Amino acid sequence: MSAKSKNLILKSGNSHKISEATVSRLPAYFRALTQLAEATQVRVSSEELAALTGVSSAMLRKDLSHLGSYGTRGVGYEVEFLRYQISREMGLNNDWSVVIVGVGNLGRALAHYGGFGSRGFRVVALVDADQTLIGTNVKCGSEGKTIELVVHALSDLESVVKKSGARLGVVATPAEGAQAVSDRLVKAGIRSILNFAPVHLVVPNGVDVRKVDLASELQILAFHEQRKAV
Amino acid sequence: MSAKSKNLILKSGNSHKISEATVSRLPAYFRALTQLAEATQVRVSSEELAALTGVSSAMLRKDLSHLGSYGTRGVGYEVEFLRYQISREMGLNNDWSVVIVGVGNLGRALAHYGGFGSRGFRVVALVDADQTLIGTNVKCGSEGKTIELVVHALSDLESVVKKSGARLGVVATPAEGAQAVSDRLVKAGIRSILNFAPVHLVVPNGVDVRKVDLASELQILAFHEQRKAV
DNA sequence: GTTTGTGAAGGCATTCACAGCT
DNA sequence: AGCTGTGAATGCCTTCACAAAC
Repeated sequence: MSAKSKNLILKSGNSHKISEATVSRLPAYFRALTQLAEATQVRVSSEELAALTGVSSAMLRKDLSHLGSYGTRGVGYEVEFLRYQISREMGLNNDWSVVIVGVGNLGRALAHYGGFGSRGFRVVALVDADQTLIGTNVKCGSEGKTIELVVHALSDLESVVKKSGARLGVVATPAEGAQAVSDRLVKAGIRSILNFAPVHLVVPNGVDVRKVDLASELQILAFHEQRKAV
Repeated sequence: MSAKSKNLILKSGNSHKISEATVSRLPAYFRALTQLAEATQVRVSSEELAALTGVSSAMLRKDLSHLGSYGTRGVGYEVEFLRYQISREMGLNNDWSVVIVGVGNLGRALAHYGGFGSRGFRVVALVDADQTLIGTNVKCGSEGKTIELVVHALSDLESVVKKSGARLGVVATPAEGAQAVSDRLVKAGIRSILNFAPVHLVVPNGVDVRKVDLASELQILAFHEQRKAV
């Protein structure tokens, strides 16, 4: 996808550990590079890309150095080439199918969320326990392709996961049901869960959980805000 | 609020730094303690509370030791007392007023979100740029008290912030408008911002921003998921 | 001259392991 | 005997600073 015939080091055994801290920043780099590419900018320095993503230039360079030596000294990085390398490293070329459990306000917001579809994530199934929701249609995706998905019954969770081929599960249920939902997602073969319920999910080894806790974020802000008052 | 006449060390100059890592875990401890209190459990060990929140018992004890010496050796912690100390430390006794900018799916989901109201956060104002939304009513809060809020025009942002007395701002706009919204929130006096837009916000010193990036979370999961495939 | 890539240094967070209370 | 609180040790992440490459 890019530039001069740069030495295509597709080192297949590319599994020397990338630290978790670095992984957590790659999406931000990827997004900034996408913006730059859309603005048809060809090259970018570590300084500039760092400013766009809110990290120091030294940290950015160290992060990127873990992926490979994709820059040119004295020049910078080529936007398209670096963007492609990051997308490859993060598996954004694959299409990732997502099942959302819990179609309340949050679940629905996630289903509509444009940021997913545009980055290789596709919501392929919706599940809820509420009898009045089951069987209804919900719009998924935003810009361009919006499809409608039927809300499936919680009791069909396992078969829905298997039929849809989802590999990523989103838990957007109330706290009470979250652990049970998680257990069943795991039983159905899901090994990566994004949890919005305000509880700590216990899962077997080999299963990843990331937690997003909206109220906690506000609490952390409030803590600092409180300290600011003179 | 609690138990025996424990020596009430209300050390007013209680500003010896608590590390950011510890602060980020306090909300989880608080939530677990709330659950235990509702289940009328009186005491809890570091081991048990740690299991509920997904940290090691040693880390939990070190975290709590930064707040003070609120446990009893050989016994454990008293649930209500510890809960109160954490809530005080985090400023959850105050009422925190929140303004949400961007009343799309996500903004609306946040407005409805029950977890806010129940922890001292109150959504007091909604702002959006969309002419078709301005002037309409949106339900806020969930269990029990749901109120309706009028959506205000983006051009009224500053006056809305000042009238409502909001100290916390939530940016739930598309990426394009987020920086401008942030600038205006800061100008209106807001010094703590929760940002859901997928951009890095640049703010003056003294202003805190926390970022929640839904697509990034999925990308991070996908990264690990990719590595699992045998 | 400019900017990357990277050892080395420094700082921060977590775990260990046990002294100190109850 | 049991559990907390905490110095010491470990490990991880970030920053520094400069050699290497253009």
